[in-house]
Amino acid sequence: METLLDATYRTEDEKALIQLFYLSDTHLEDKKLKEVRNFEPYFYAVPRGSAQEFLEEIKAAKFPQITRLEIVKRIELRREIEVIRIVVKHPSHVAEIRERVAELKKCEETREDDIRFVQRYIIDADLTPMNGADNKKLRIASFDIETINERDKIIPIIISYADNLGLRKAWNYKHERHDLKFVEKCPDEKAMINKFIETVKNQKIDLIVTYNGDNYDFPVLKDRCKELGIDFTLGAEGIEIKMERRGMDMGARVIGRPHIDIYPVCRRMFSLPRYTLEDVHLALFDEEKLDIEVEHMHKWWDAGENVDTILSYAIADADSCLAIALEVLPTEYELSQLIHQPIFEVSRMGTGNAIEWLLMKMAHDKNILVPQKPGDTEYATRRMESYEGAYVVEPEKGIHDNIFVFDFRSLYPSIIIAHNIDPSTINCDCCEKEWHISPTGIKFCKKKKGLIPELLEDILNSRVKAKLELKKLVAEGGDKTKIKMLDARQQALKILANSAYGYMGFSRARWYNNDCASSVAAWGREYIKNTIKSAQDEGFRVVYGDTDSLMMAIPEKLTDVQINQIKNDFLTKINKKLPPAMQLEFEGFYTRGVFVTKKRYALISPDKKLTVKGLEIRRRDWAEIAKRTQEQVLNTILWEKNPQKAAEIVKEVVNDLRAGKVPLKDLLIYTQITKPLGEYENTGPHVEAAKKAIKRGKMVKPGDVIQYVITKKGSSISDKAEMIGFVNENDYDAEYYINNQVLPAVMRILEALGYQEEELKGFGRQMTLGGF
DNA sequence: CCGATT
DNA sequence: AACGGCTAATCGG
Repeated sequence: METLLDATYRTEDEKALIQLFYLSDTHLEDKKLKEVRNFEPYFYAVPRGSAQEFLEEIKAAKFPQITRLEIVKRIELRREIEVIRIVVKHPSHVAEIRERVAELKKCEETREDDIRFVQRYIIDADLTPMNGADNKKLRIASFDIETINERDKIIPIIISYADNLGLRKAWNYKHERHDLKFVEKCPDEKAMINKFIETVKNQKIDLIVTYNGDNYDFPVLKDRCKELGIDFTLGAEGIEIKMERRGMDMGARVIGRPHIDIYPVCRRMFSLPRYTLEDVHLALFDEEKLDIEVEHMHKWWDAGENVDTILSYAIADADSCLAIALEVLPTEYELSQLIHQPIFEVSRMGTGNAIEWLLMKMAHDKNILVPQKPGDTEYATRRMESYEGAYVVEPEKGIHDNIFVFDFRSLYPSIIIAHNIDPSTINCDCCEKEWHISPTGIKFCKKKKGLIPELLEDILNSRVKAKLELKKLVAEGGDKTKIKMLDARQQALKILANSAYGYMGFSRARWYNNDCASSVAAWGREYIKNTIKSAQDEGFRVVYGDTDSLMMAIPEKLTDVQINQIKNDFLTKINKKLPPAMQLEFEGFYTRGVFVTKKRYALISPDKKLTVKGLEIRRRDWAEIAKRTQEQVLNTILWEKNPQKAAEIVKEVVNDLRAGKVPLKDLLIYTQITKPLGEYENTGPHVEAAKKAIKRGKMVKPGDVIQYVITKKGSSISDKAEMIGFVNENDYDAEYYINNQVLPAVMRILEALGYQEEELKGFGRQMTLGGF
């Protein structure tokens, strides 16, 4: 099995030469290179009227870039039509002449003219990148740089490196450390960077991984290489690292030896309040990673203080990055195979794009014409079209015991399959009066499957298969790498299945269709409402429900046998009324739960696990001190049913805050800057904090997450907000943190338990238990 | 105090 | 550069 790592093309004799980089299984050679010369760039043009006449018109225009014209049959909204396939000499010619062709009289529109050449080739040649890839076969190296600022320049002082062959290095050019084996002192910065480049090549690395290398490590190194006269070639010989624009961001492309930045991968794969390397490491391995105050690095490094700590921190970054990569990469290998695109692109792709590539591949295989991406006007129109979304039940506020949670497995994907929801199946003429009619009145064909339902069926079937294999392999105690790959596959398939609905409602989607998206949501509301109704008709008390789930509480004490009985009876009753593609499942049984508002609740399971949704604990725009206190109160209430003790906890926190004992890191609030600062009509604390920081020389741009503290000086809250780095310990406004952070978070829980606001106010001011 | 903004 | 629903804090008239 050959594993395609990367693909690119270069121009030779004015023609494209495609270069495919394959893994060398034995690693006797670095990579196997295959070259393809005979793939020609092309696009389509749809005739207005006769195809033959249109062909003549194009011919007559005598575009020098065109080498061949042919009339071919393609499918458009289930109908076969004749279109012109326009073959050009060089990939750049597509963009050059598509508009000129579109301007011709007999041209309706051009199609598939915005698909990049190499990606087009991979689809047409039916290649499967990363086929058979796993962590064992691939050589994976991570690196990270530590830097200091010197006269407006960012200078790397350490490059740390770790690979899955066991090599670990921290190169620098200042300090020798014979007792730290991984440390190596180079003569100067140039030698250090060269050492790194050499090592990657000598180790015959297949994948380079970084944490935010796209936006930091690579740009910095590239700059330094330019200044120091170093040939920054890490991959294929003679090809320098390219910074590719990807929307707003950059991607650092190492041709032939793909660079995967795992920061965007982690952002997509995990739901965390923050995504620093330390946060992700903690979330994944439940272990703290060595961290230091980067601000002191320069001083320490120059003075020769804490050098061991700095070097250990540097290597810990590389180690951690590699460890995280080994966890997340398998899903990327699988996604790369599933959507038939190189891992470089896939790892930086949103789910909407991933689904789109999959659809494009399927469309090509079925001779279906790919819809165009919307232009600016079309996009603006789509943005205006809105539709009603999911149904959320107002919860029965307060504490409930014995909670049964049910949910629909893949609700939206199964609705799409069950009702054949696809842009091409709307208002078909083959199903007169026999359509699937959505609650919003849209008619979908019952006879011929649409592309998206078919894709989803494939995805769900593959997932069932992967999960079965996985179960079998785990039971047999099979190979760990294989188990990981199967798990990664089912994970990747789940991601894809769940994004199809959002994709149809995504304004930039090729297969966008508002009627489809709104019908899916409408059917979703109908199914969950009907299920809730059935539960109530059975005499159950539905305490909450959201989109695809419902929770019912049974106050009486229940044995395990009874729990099982209730669950099975209910599932059987509901499921026999549902279409075959749809199924209600038992998500779990919970001992107790507290419900605050829609989307905000906490549950404890019989095995003592706490599940919290929507409450402050889960949000980064609340200070750690408020979140931690809320969690402690929740635990005390749910497990011990002891509000007195909860009050004691709060009292202690308030005292600590007033005594100035709480460290700044527990008081930080994180809020993202979403647009240029001048565009804010309403300048919240984060905006004001950012503005002040800019005046003192800090850089802030849209997308940055501002970390700020509310200090003592100033009148409004915004006045008092300062970015971390401009605040001293102890300089915080204790009353703000008490009244605007800790107490609201805690009171939300207590109020839900029925304590009146008046009682709580007294509780807030005096911190006594009088009210209870 | 309340709607708008985030 | 997936969707909409929803809560809550803060600003600012």
